[in-house]
Amino acid sequence: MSSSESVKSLTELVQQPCPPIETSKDGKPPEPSDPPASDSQPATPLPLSGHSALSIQELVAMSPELDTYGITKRVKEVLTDNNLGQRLFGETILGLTQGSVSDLLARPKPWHKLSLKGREPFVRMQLWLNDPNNVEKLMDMKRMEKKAYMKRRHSSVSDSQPCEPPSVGIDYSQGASPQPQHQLKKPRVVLAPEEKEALKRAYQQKPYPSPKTIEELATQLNLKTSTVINWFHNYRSRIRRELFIEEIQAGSQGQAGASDSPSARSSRAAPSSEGDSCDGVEAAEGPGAADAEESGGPAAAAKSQGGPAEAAVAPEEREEAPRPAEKAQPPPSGAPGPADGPGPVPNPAAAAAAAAAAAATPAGEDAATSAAPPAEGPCRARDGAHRSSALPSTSAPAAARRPSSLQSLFGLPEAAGARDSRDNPLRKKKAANLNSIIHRLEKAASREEPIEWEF
DNA sequence: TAACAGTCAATATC
DNA sequence: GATATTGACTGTTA
Repeated sequence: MSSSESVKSLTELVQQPCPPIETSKDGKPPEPSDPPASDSQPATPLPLSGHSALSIQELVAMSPELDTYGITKRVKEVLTDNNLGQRLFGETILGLTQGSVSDLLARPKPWHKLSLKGREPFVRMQLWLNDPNNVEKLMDMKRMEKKAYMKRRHSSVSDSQPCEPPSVGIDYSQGASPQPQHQLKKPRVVLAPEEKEALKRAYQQKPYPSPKTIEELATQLNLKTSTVINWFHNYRSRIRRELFIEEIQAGSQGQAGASDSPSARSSRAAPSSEGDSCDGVEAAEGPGAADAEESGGPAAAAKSQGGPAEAAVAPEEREEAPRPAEKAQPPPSGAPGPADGPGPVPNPAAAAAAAAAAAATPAGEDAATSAAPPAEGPCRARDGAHRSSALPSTSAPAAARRPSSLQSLFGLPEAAGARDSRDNPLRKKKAANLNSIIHRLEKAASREEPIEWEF
């Protein structure tokens, strides 16, 4: 299918009022009237069902760069203005649970940091925003749900079926297997504040602790190693997301102020530098950073904490994770350095745990580490570069090729693409390079004569 | 294979 | 009751 064709059908799709969001109460997403053409992906609830053969995945792939922050902002507005809940929205429109929706709305990742799958909810949101009847439909859903609930409640009261779980409306329990035993469920681990504190301290010293360190931490805190591992994974990724938000917010503020305040600068640079500052040198180190603790851990931290964010750092996080910003602005009298800092003093075990983490650090990597952060940012850029280059075809180039049509399709006057190219000279350069490559390819194709490539 | 992205779902908080 | 937080899990990636 030619791109113009698909765009056309997409446009129609988006413009036509969404088919009734048949959120079947059984929790199963409404099956598209015609099965998604040969799409291996499992069907997900999609208010677009019933449209052409285009699956959400295709839409995502064709989508221009979306302003995830702006989208979530608008969605939040619409939801609150109309008193619509996240649960309803999530289950009906996105096919996600309430918690995921909350998280997504509160901390959207920038488009270029998202995998195809991660982009999906944003495309859905955008489409939903574009649907003139979006609120109405959701309201209807709400009413229906309420009705069903009342009905059920009424009947269960009269029938006195005691064991009926009060799950409202949707039972989207996977499969219909009669819950064998809720006893089988593992109780949720809840970390005590001191444990968290200890882990944070350990993180400050070594964002990528070695198995040995993890083991020690787990022992000292009396946790399972898997818990400690999970905690580090979660913490790293959540801190990273916090940073994105900070950057975005700083960016939007900075824009107002126009000039070159550090924050404005950094935020402007951020998205682009994600890709660029790493080009070359840093990139070479790449993933090795994962082991970086062995070779000077902080680098690893920087990798994920991200350099470019410099000025845009959450105050809270600022004291928690080592990051470049601190380098630029050395804390007065070593303040933030958690390890040495006057922060809350964890309980002995926790303190010991943190100490253990520190101790496990190879030579010279002491608490100062956190005060002398790491190797900077480029790394985060690495990540960004990485991903953005992994998926560019879906964003920049695609948009470049048919910007207007796709953007109008998604109704995106403010699509981030424009901002990006404006912000990022390097990206421009790359785009230019790409264009030139394409141009030469085209030429080659038409001429069929050998060409000397130099990229 | 480790790190990660994305998500669920239990729990906490408002 | 709605929303936010967070430990755990699954699948993907390099």
